Amino acid sequence: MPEIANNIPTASASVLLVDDDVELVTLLRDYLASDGFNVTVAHEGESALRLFAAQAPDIAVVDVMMPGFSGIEVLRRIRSRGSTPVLMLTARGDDESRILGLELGADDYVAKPCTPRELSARLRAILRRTLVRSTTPDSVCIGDLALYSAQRRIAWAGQDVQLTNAEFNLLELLIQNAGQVVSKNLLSEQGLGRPFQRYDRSIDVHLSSIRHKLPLLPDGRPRIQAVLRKGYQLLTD
Amino acid sequence: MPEIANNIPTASASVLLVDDDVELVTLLRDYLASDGFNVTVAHEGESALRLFAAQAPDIAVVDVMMPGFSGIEVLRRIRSRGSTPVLMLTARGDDESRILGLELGADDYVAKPCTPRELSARLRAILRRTLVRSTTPDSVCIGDLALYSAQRRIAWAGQDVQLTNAEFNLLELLIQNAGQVVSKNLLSEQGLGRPFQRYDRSIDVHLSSIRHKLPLLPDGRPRIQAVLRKGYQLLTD
DNA sequence: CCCCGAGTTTACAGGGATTTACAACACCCG
DNA sequence: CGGGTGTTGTAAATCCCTGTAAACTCGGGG
Repeated sequence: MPEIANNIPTASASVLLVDDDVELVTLLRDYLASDGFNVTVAHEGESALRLFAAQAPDIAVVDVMMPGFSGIEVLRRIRSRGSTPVLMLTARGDDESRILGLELGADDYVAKPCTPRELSARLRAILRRTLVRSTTPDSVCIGDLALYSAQRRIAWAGQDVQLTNAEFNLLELLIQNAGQVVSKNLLSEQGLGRPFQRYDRSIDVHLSSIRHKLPLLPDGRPRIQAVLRKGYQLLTD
Repeated sequence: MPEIANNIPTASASVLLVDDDVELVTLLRDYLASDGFNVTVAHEGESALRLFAAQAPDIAVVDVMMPGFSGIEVLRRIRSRGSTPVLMLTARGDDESRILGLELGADDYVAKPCTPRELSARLRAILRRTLVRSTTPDSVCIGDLALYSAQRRIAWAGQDVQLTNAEFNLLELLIQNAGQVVSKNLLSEQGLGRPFQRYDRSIDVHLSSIRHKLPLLPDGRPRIQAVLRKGYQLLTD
């Protein structure tokens, strides 16, 4: 057994993955996701920058060669609005781009084709040195409801609410977005770890049980509300 | 080290260059020297480490393949005595060494043959970002749990916890990501040194033993929690 | 050659998670 | 209004993941 146990922090860091090769992206996304990363993908520069602005990922992975405006351009623009680390993907042997990228402030590059495993290792290497523990609060309170993520615990008026694993995941998401509608899609992906499919009723079933474990609102309605065709919402008082 | 600004050569940073290929070393040394680096060279591991100890360079460049003890070994020993950044030189396509090296904490990789210009650019890129790198702490504490990575030791309230090798690796990962979910994938790769496969139960078994070696949380739950389909999480109190 | 310890694999139990089924709704039309 | 269609609530059945003890494997001593 090799004792490879150097410190690798950051499970669940978010990654924005930009490449026009759909197949490759899918492969990488799946692997990174299974490795604990939170992955968003884009296939060209335009949407990449929009997603970047919207999601503020912890790190971006950008292909140098893309239709529309190039990876170098994406890099430049990301750089112009902050210090989010960027890893560039280059064609093997394309020394010019690599050097240019590095000089423009890319934090690393990986030659394609690369193994998902290598990409993951490098992302962690970069995050290890750049990520200053992002500000995840110890607790979030919504009225009398308190969420302690690091303890995997949720309490109502100081009393622990007894939740199963999936129930906790889902309620956590609702609390983190309290008052807003959370799509089934998101609930499924973040909470159950798989894409949502049309006839999948798991979420409804779980939310039904959670509903029974939370006290009703003053007006007698349950605290968790289905929003037809849109998702679910945690009501605040 | 002086200068922090982007793209500006780090004047007079010192580099230790280790490679058995005398010709290549000469070429690189001259180029790096003309680029403002202060270069020392060694042709095998033994003298490399001696020079490293004597000169405390700002950065080391080490060939993976060398007679005597290998570059990986040199990397390991440099790592064991501090956090000086290390850039590894590998044969093109030697993915295994690259990944192994990254996991052991190499800061970067360059495939041989490389242009002196590229090497120089990468050295500067590393130096630029390591200027602000936080040094790895001697110990990490999560409540009463203390991790001493360099000593391969974990203690609970001052008492050593008796752990086997694999158990230590896994618990170390959980502590370094305390409060976050760590995927089985990561645990397997970093902790056991092999990719995770679907029906592999080793991790579950190891974590089960660890669980029994740690005291319970105040609320009676075990400190290590499975998160369905995602991985495991060390709960904080 | 046997024993020992660590790691892995196997086996099985129990409890969640998911699926199924059906009733109750909401919404969209004419 | 009143089907028709699609969605949600929930109990019940089924499935599958994790916890854990125990068997197995493999190297190193003695």
